[in-house]
Amino acid sequence: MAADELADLAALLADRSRARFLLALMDGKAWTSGELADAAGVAPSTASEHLTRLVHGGLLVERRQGRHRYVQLAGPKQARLLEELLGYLGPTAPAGPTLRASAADQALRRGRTCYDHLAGRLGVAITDAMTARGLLTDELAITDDGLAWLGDELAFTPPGSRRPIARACLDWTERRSHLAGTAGAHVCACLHERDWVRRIGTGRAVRLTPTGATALHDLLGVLPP
Amino acid sequence: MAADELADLAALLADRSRARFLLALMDGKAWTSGELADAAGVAPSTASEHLTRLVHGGLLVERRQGRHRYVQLAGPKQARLLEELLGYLGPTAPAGPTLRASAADQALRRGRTCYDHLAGRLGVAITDAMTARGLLTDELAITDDGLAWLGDELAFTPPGSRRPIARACLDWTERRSHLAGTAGAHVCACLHERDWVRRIGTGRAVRLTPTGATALHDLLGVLPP
DNA sequence: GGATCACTTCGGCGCACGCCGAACCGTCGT
DNA sequence: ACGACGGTTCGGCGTGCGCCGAAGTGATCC
Repeated sequence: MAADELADLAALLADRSRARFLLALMDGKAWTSGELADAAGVAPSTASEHLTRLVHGGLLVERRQGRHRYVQLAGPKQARLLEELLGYLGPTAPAGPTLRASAADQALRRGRTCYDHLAGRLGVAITDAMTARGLLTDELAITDDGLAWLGDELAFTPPGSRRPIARACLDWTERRSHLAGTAGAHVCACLHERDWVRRIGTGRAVRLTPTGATALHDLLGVLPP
Repeated sequence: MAADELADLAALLADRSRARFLLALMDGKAWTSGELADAAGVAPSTASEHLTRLVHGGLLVERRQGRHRYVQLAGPKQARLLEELLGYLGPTAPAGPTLRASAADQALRRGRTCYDHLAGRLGVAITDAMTARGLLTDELAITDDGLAWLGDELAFTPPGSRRPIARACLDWTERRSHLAGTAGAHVCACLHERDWVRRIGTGRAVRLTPTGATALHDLLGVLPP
């Protein structure tokens, strides 16, 4: 029965702590069990049990290394699933109660990574600019011009994998689509490599560097937000 | 916290009976509380409680009519959510254990409604034919030719709503995309109206009528499966 | 008006699950 | 070799939830 599988999958997500784990893991990085326990505010033992469930359920993969257990989203398919769920829930309330939380929130809304590509206002701005220049269609499929542009400007060569080159990912703060897929991942990686964007602290939030701001303006006409 | 909302939403789906309800409701029709209780194999009292939860959670809408309580998927957004979840789960095992279940299964795989459009081999065949004729792009976006064709052949005028005209819906038996969105809904309604397809019994399964088979062959070159 | 029917509410049962702290096990630093 | 540390396992507690049957409420049919 397909219903039973659906219920089992949903049960995996139907817990506040596990949901917090998954949201944290949306940055695509590997986290240790202890880090996640802290992030969700539960005891290490509790976190350990949750992680075994998530790994068994196929949502996460783990890598034991010394005395650490690193876990990570199992792949783009799982990331996409979470994106869809978050997209359904829609935009979240804009401000937190404490000043510190609010500042972190603002940073996340300005720009962040979403699994392996850029999201937030920065991600949306880049996507819009690419669409405006005819590099993407309105449905965020890649055009021939876009493919050529990616190759010329960002040294992108499409891999022969099953994963789509360009794909729309619904942003849960902006409620706007932004570029995902291998092209989205490449843009994100490339901007990091050229030091046009930098991680803020250890989280998912990123900020544009001054060189990055001018470079993106020259390249795509993106104006600073 | 967004994680809490995610967990709450997932909890709504994380029950075998409720999942069965939702899958049954994927045909887009309104079901009574009793029908759903039978379909899921639970007592009427149990079904009633589940339905109140699903309605409160926003997944279903209800309409009281005399002594009946009709429930229905709340809208395309909710249907799409379920599609995505089922798409993640992937194709299901092809055969049931009993003969009767297997026959019903075969009928569903051959052709069925998926919320408001056609799915199964029939839905995929129509979509493929439209793509081959340039009416849809490979990503299942509508082309100008497609828009003209829909207007000429099926008297379709695009509504000014926010809902996309054409959209890909991943088929959980065929593991192939087929046409959804307002265009998909129109095709489905139109084929029913012209008696080219007919419901089999009371479920979601549909079959092509002989006139429908020849008509679809003439119109799109679709060959009978 | 009385019987029937669809559905709901309530009480109660049992199970599954989330959580923790304590004990334990490897790994790493010194 | 020792202690500190990250992670896991286990026992136990409380709770939430799915389920049913019995009783109750309206609507419908004759």
